[in-house]
Amino acid sequence: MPDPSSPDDTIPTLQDVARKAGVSTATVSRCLNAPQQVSTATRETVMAAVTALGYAPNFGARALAAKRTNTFGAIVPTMRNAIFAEGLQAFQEELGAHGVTLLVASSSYRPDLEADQIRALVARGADALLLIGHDRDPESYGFLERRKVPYVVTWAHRAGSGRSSIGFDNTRAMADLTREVIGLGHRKLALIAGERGTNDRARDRADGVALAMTASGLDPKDLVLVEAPYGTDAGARAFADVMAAPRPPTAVLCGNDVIAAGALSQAHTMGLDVPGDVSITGFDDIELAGLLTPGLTTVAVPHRDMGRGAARTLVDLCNGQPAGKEVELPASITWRASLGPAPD
Amino acid sequence: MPDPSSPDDTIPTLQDVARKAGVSTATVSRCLNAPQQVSTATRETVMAAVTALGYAPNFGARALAAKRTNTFGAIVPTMRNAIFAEGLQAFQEELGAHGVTLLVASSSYRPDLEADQIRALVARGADALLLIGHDRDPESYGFLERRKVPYVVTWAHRAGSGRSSIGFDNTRAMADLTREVIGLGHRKLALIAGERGTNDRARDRADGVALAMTASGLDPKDLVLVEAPYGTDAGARAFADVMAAPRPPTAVLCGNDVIAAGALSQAHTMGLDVPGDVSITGFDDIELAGLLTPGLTTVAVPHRDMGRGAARTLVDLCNGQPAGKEVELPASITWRASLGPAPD
DNA sequence: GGAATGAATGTAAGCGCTTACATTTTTCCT
DNA sequence: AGGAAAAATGTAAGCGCTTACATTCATTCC
Repeated sequence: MPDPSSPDDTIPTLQDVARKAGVSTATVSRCLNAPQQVSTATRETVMAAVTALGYAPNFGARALAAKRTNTFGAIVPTMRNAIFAEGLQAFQEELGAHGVTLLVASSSYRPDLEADQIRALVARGADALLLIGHDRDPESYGFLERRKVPYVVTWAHRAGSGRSSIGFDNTRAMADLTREVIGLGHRKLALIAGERGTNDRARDRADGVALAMTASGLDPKDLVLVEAPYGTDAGARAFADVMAAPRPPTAVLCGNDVIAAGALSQAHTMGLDVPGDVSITGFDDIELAGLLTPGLTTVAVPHRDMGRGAARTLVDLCNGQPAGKEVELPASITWRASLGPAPD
Repeated sequence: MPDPSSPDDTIPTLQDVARKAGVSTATVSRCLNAPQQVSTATRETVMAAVTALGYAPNFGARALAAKRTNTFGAIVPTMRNAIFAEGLQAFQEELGAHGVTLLVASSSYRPDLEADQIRALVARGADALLLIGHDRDPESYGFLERRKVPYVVTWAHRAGSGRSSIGFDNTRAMADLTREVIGLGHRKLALIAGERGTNDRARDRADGVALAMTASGLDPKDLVLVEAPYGTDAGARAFADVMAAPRPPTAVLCGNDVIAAGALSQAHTMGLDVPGDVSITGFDDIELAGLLTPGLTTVAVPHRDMGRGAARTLVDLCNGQPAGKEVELPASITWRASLGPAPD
């Protein structure tokens, strides 16, 4: 008597289903991919066989034969904090509505790793890719062009890049914020920037600060600029450094909210009142920004719109629309308590 | 004159590399997968051809032929906050050390979606799976057994489950914390639990509170228990509800740090002093807990140890080790300022 | 009633790769 | 130098699926 608990020890294939339903593999395949081409009667027989056998198509084989996977990939610099979480979520939701699955990889802000991930995702059959920022080895772009894999660059806007992109103007957003800071009487500013060498957003944001200073008659040379990896610890350390100066700044702008959270925490540790003694601002407006005390004044970026727009762009590109459309979305300032007037 | 900018319009295959290098496809394949089997000279020729052509292996074809992908999958309830981020990071790092790639999917805390994701990841060729918690449709377990896909259950320990697992005792951890709370004189407790219906961790933690109350001579019936989805908004709302009672609790235990962050934020809004008027505790000890004001007293769970251990377990399982090993890791309490003595 | 039409199904050729097995080349003894 | 063992390489059979094309069968129309 056979063991009833293991109905059939092997993984069922299309072949098995076809045999069981008494049809050809082609018919089974059609039942699964283009049901309207199959008569109702056969379809029912086949589907019955499918469920009876617990059949699930082999993705690799399908991809190999069909040359598409209905899978898009996204490569984000980090998944350790929420910076990209909201945008990704929206991206995924929109993709889901189009029957597309999302694969996510993270590059840890390392260009070399990102290049690997691009290849890995493409090798895995990603039909299209979401990328963060414009900065990357031309070879990576070349690779994607050669393989004709559509991609969209997000989180940044660079007019005339020639690449499909959807993002906001990091420079302008940071300049806007800086203008407000200066408008509150701050003259001695510091910026804890992200690592500009490999990160165009960090670079753009730093440029924004300089731009606004110049526009307001301040000398950008007077900006105290330090770089820190995007992390609270690094943010805290950088803040401590900046404030250790003989004549410390009255406002510390941070390259993102995570750095700002670290800075704020360090301010508490140092017994500094924010914004009484020093103002702190962030960038990104992630949920964290509103949970801190005081709440972080920060740049609200269009997370969800970027995610959703990127998804639509990619779907369009896969349907043969020409690449190169550059969408610029607005960013705004979210006012909370961490930014106040400069102390006298 | 041919266009030099598009060297060859098609995607190079193993075949192409073999032709260019003047060897057989088998040799190329070996160069890529078992270099030590190939003589140095040929290897160099082949690798040169690989780079010259910009060859990248087709993952689907490889999976199809080799019947394994060196890819593991993880399905987490959410990626919107950092609850699982730290553990996943450690998981990924350890996998990387073993040459395994990680694919992540999120189920949004929905059992039906999780079941889909399990099938999707397996169809995509995941060699093994990391799962969070024990609760899920037996059919999902059946599916994995049938396909012989190794998996490990994490974030929870259930003795005698018969499944490979690595986690901590949610009940005991929450009981430990509750005991401390009671020890500080709190008699009127509230718990904002996660949704217990589909979440064994939430259920276990709630049990832990009841257990500790009984052990301390309190009647668990007196516990004010509300459920909330894991989110700050929901946490804030639940906290407001709980505190609206005629005789509000002096300590509000939260099912996780995110709920607690919402509760704390709501306390600020309501002008309540924490812990002067009411104590608040969290669970998970994510980075956020230390950034809030006051810092959150919470249960520190072994994020990284679980992630790393899960990776090792899975690698072992893939190498034929028998399943069923249950590892229990300790959790501890991280003391910060949000928990204080009960007000008189 | 029979030809023309169209719907439903089947046949079979790959998709790009791995690997068991066969063959050739090199190495190292005696 | 001769030959056995070891190392390097080649041959070719699939892996599970899709799809162009061929075939069969039921309609429809004159």
